[in-house]
Amino acid sequence: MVRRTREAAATTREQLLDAAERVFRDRGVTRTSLAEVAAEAGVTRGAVYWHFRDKADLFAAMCRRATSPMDTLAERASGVRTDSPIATLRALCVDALAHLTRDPRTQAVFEIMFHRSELAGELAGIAERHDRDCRQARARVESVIARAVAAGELPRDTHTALAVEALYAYLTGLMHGWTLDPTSFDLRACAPALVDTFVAGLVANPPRVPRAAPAPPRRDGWRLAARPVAHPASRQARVTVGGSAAA
Amino acid sequence: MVRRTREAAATTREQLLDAAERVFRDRGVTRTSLAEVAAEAGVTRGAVYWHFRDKADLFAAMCRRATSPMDTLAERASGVRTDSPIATLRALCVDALAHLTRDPRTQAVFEIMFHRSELAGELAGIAERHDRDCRQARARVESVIARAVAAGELPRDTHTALAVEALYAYLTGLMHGWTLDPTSFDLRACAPALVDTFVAGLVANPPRVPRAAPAPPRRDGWRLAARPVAHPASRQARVTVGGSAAA
DNA sequence: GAATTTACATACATTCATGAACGTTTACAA
DNA sequence: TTGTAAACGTTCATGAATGTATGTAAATTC
Repeated sequence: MVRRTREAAATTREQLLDAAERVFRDRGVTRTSLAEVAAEAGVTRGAVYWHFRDKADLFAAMCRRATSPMDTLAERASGVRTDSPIATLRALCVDALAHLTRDPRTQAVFEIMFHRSELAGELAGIAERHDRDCRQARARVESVIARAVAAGELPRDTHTALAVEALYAYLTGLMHGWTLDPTSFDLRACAPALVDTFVAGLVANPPRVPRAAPAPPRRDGWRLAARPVAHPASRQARVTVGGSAAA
Repeated sequence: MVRRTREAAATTREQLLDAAERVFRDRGVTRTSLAEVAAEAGVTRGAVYWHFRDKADLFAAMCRRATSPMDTLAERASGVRTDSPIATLRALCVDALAHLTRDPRTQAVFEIMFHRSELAGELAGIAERHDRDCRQARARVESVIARAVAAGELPRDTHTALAVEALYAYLTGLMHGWTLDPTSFDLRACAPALVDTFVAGLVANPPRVPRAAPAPPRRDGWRLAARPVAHPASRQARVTVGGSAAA
């Protein structure tokens, strides 16, 4: 084959991404050569180098194609206006987990991202970009949590940034473990119950912002003299959450 | 240098493991050659091949050295007898997170395991072994949760196996995210609050075992005719948790 | 319909990691 | 004290992956 039509070229590109998903999952990203990806797609390395600059570019394109539906989920959830933001949050989490269990492409790429790739060297730049996407998604979820606080579904002193970090870690951990071994537990069936357990924890006892921050400093500091204050600055820094401070 | 004393050889071995931690973290496991590890340790590849069969063997030894303290934590927690297993569980989780924030070796190796290694090819066998260790740790934690149920701290119909999976995912997710960027939030200071939130969820609304299992099957199945039952067997399998079924 | 560009295939030069072989010196056992 | 084996260092052959350079026939463009 030589010069093919525009649509045929687009098809070739998709087939290369499909092939990358299969080969990366089977052999790991770093271990697989572009020749293997090309062979799996039924073309030669020339086609790969035509559509993608190098392996990192191919990897990034593969990740984008698979993760965009998840990002859309968070985007929509942060947009809806409802009287129960907690219900929105719950639905978002359940939908995200359900989507993973239903879409084999998402499964493959998440398995690759979690267990079959190293965020170093060539992929370091990709990791930074992906990190920004994750921060954006977390910011969107935090807005939902903030609305839950405003609606009285969560306590006023809820540390929204930390709560997002916790929720994000929980979902990440579930996906991490399940992609490693989908037979370890039935994620599709258990997703609602798993999410409900965590949401119950958020409602019952969420992480709180430190008392000292909102109130004006008292002259007669509460139990201030009871313990030695070695490093007040570092102690203050300990309870801050990097980047997005709670409003 | 040539033939050295026994202790000197042991020192060389430790230095190789130390070097592996640094180089693997900086460049990723697959991308680093054993020559780089040797150079970082101040020896040649000959020394590496003397102490370890190949890169996978070196990687396994590095992981074992770093993860054994964590395993010991779970082992001890499953051994203690107290009137509040929930308190034991909480302490175990907080200790595990705190240990990660305090020990730089644990930090490095967990960062490598989470973000700088691919579980494929040469490391596939290592992954299987590591997977068994994790299952054992989870079984130990499940015994603690089962005692919490027996002590009345958790509902009788708590799905202990799923609860362990959830807790394990939460901790894994926290470590996964924090090792990727330790400045994203202050894990050391927030660990108690983060654990308390999840434990509160476990106490308030843990995952439950399906009603049908303990009770005898009803003739007039509840809403059974309301929806078509396509694959009753697979539906049953959906709510089971692989391997360790709840007692 | 000629010119140009596209969408690949093929060939090549370079680099680099691996594992094994081989050498060497010294700690240690007898 | 002498032989043996431990604890490395050094060398080599092999293979494989990368990026680039070049070839080429068909699809577009004008």
